[in-house]
Formats: sequence, C-alpha cells, structure tokens
Amino acid sequence: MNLDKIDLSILRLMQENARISNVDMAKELEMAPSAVLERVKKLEQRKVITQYTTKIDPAAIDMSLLAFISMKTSNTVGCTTTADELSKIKEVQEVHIIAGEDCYLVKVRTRDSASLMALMRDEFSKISNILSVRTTIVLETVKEDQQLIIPEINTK
Amino acid sequence: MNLDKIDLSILRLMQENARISNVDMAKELEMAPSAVLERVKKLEQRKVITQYTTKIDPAAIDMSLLAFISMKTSNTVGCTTTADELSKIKEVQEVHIIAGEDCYLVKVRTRDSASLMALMRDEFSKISNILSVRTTIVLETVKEDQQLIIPEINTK
DNA sequence: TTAAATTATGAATATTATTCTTTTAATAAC
DNA sequence: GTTATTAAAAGAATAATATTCATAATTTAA
Repeated sequence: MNLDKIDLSILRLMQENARISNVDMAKELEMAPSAVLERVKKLEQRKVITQYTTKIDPAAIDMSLLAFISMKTSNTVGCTTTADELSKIKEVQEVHIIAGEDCYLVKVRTRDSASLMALMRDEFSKISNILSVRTTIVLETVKEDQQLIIPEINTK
Repeated sequence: MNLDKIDLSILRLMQENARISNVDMAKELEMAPSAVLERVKKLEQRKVITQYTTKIDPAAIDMSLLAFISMKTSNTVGCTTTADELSKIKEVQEVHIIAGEDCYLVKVRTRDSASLMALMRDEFSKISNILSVRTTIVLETVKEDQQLIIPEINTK
C-alpha cells in the first residue's frame, strides 16, 4: 500500500469533489484519462477509497438533532460486541472506543429530542453491558466534515 | 424547500454512491435521465446537496490519530468567534457548540500524538478565550460515517 | 544491463451527460 | 368545472466522457 504523489493528488481532487470527471482530473494532472482511471480503480480495489458519498444538509430532510453519548460498559478490554451492536443502529453515525474513564463515544443523529428519547428507550436499552450513559446535546454545529489532510508526498 | 418522494429517493441513491450515473438513477426511478438531472441540479442549487465527497481510509494516508476535545471558553452565549477560529484549522473536522458544562466539542484528526501535541501548542494556544481543554484519544473507531436516515416521505 | 513487470499513451468504441423542444401534468384563477 | 399559467417530464439529438485495448515507455529488480 504505497501511494505516490499522483495517487495523493487524485485523492485530494476526489475528496473535494467525488463527481469530478476523469477528463478533468487528467487535465489537472497532465496525464491521459485512461491512466487516471486505472489509478482510481486501484485505489478502490485497495480500499484506500471506501465510498463516494453525498453530503446532505440535515435540516433539509428534518434530521437536525445531533448528540454525543458517552458510555461505560462492563466489557473486557478489546471486546467489541457492544460497539458492534451500537454500530448496527442506523441513527448511530459513529462509535469510538476511547481512552480514559468512559469506554465508548457514540455520535447519534435523529429528527428531534423525542426521537432521541425513543431511540434510547427502544434500542440502547436492549444492548447488553451498558453501565451508564451521559448524553450531550449539540446546540449548533459550526463545522462538520470528514476531509482528511492529504500529505504532499507519502511519509511511509 | 419541499422535497417530494422522488427527491428523497435521489438523495438516498446519491448518499450511498455519489458517482452513480444519471442513467442508472433514471432506471431505478423509472424516469427520463433529463428529468433526474434537472432535479439533481435543483438539489444542488437549493443547497440540499452540499458536497460530493470521497471517503478515504485514514490509515492509508497515515492520518490515524483521532481525538475529541472538550473546551470551556469565556465567550458569551451565541458568540462564535472561538468556534470560527477553530473551524479554520485543517486538522479540525468538527466544531460543535454543546449544552452542559463545557462549551465546545471539537473533533480533530492528525497523524500521531506528536502531531496532535504540536497542533495544540502551535494553533490552539493562539485562540482567544479558551479557559480549559480536555482531550480524549480514540483507541479504535468501530463505525464512522455521515449517512443520514432519509425519510420515505417528507414529514414537513 | 537486461528481463520482467508496471504504468502510461493514444485511438477507437461504448456509454453517459446535456440541451432543447414537445408533451404532459399540476396549480391556480375565474 | 374550465381555462390560463406554471412546472415538470419525456424524447431526440448532440456533445462530452468513460472505457477498452494494443502499443510504447518507464520503472524495478535480478
């Protein structure tokens, strides 16, 4: 898995705009479109690119409530069954195992606080080993993206 | 901003795969490609669709360290200057204003803990009004996406 | 240095995007 | 209810892009 300068440039262009055409990328990179296409396919095969996705304004589809939930569980270290169960829930966008006192940090998006309440009642309650939860409601999101900083040259 | 059944279906398809072709969407929706294209353009114009982006495996480009930082600031409620300054930092993926004791929840991605340290020393220190920070390191991410649940029919 | 493997090019073809006119459908006014 | 008005969809034509593949160039390693 060694990415060269060109691969990184492709990733940079596609991260910014997943719908950029091969022709446009080829122009930018001063290469033939076919060569670019081959590299993109390899990046997909090697799972460097995991998905092409569309960012949607949550308010436009009325899914504006965001919350972070810290959890303590009775799991032994390294056991991710609780995390796996959480991951299956559609409203759960992120599940992280964290260092420190709590065990999991979970990001959840629902329509409103009533839906969050329902989610906790109907879904979280069924999940085993949860000892305690602490829910933090987001009042306003100032920035939210997954954009990575892509290095100029591979550092590995 | 009223989205009908077809708009929501388009969003569902494009959220799953931003590079789906108009032709394929048209087949799926049993419509003419030109009609689908027009709707997509409108969704872009109305900023329902905010970006087409590519998900990249952070490990592949050696950007594996994820951390959440809780901050207290001396800002008055509603003043987002600190949040705006934080948002400008490339390593900062998310900035949320939260209810409760702390003020901000910030998600940061860097190469390693040394880079995080450098970021805090060089960038965060310059930002005004920060009273305290509490950094939580992510040991493992079990799930991470921005996928929204798109309703079948508009609820508004 | 040479052989093998990888990557890029360029041309041909297939597929898709895009535009525009016509038709249809939906909405509102009377 | 009928008709005017508007919005959306279809369909056809053209432009642009993706994709394939044979060949050439480059890189890698023996």
